[in-house]
Amino acid sequence: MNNYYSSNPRFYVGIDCIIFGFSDDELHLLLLKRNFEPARGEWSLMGGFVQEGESVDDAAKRVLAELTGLDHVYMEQVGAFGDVHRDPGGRVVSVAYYALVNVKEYDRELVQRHNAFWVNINELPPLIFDHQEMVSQARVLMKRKASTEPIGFNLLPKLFTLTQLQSLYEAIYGEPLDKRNFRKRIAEMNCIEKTDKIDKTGSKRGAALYCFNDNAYRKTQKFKL
Amino acid sequence: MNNYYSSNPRFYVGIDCIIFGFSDDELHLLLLKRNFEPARGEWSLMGGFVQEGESVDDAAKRVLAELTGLDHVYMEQVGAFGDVHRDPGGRVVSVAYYALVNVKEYDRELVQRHNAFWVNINELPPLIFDHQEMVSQARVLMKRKASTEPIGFNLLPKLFTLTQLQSLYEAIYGEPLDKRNFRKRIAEMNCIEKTDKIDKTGSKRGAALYCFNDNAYRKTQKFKL
DNA sequence: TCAAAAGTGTTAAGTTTACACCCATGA
DNA sequence: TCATGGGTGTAAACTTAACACTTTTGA
Repeated sequence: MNNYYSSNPRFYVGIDCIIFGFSDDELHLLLLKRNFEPARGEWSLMGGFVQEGESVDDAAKRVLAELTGLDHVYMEQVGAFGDVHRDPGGRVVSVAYYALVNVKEYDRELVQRHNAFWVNINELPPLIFDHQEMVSQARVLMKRKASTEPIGFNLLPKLFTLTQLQSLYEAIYGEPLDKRNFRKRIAEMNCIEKTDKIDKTGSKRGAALYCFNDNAYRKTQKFKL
Repeated sequence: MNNYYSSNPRFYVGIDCIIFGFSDDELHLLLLKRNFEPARGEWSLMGGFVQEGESVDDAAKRVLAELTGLDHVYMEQVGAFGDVHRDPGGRVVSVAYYALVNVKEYDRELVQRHNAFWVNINELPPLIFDHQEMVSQARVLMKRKASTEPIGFNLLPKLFTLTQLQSLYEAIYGEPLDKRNFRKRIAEMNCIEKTDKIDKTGSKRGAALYCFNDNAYRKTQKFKL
């Protein structure tokens, strides 16, 4: 190791996770009601710090896993947040990531231990520091990405009905979609496959269950919802 | 100051600038042929380090000004780059920003002193570290932004012809555009205003000079090229 | 038998693309 | 007078948006 850079200051590098989930036809965020300092008692994103020998991306995965127990989760970087006084507890440059998780699969005990809760994204409480801004940026980014790449499926169970898929996209876009136009688009992309299974929980008649076919997607690279 | 965070390591936080310019109908980047360590003799982006009491955004502005002498330049964050070994000179988490500058206006002496040169973006030499990846991400981001927000004008003089504007957008998109369709779009947005000045340098007949009208833009918020 | 969600095509409106000629001027 | 870039409109192709009824079945 050399010391070309040693005249410069060093900083804590934080991670903050915007964790999206989908339930009851609405997007939710997994938020912490902080029972630790600083800002005890207030709501915040799950966070942590980058460690020696750990990449920033890996730190984000670790922080997410610490809360949810989940691995191999879809994550995308939102950006670096570096205002001098963004964290009154000390100078921290934080890198925000959003994650898309299936709300059926996280580790409930870990979440409970962190005092974390799923909060409807349209009824968010005030958040500490610049976490509100991180959430806004993450929503914009996620919306754009979800419209052109098949990342939304990370928020659904492996098998889902077309009605569920539509209501997910309505939640992401924040507006109602036309059922026939939506299904027409689905039919045109051949990356969403009908299975022979039927979901009877949502209706008397029952709805066909579909799954996302990643191989078919990788062939066509076509996606637009 | 407290020490809630003091069990965590600290890191150098770097800045790297992807500096776009437009000349000879092509996009260029202002790159350094490094006459300093590490990676002396190789090509790199202009960089620097975040200092105590300085926000990351302010550091980016400062680093840009150190090279170009320019202030009030359009900049947008590309993201944080945090691989453990991205910089063989030491562990640095770097935040990349792109900047759009008018190639007529920078401080030539400063640029010369840094051994920096405008390089055609389609003929880039190999760059050190992960700078190539930063450039790719910046290009994608800039292209998307330029198509929906009037940021391209930062690359042009205050007065420009429609032919210049078209050739700028052709360079940004990397494909030719239809002259009549392009001008139709311009005419529909009322944020680009004809002046009574004529540019005679590009043709015998002379072309009308236009300017961007930010007030008109802010009223309509419409932009699409 | 009826309430509740599933499933299914067509048409009009709007947007995007393709395309060719005259104009003004300086050399 | 002619070579050079400046300036202008229309029609076809395509994409998007609007819209309503029949089916199935458990309660």
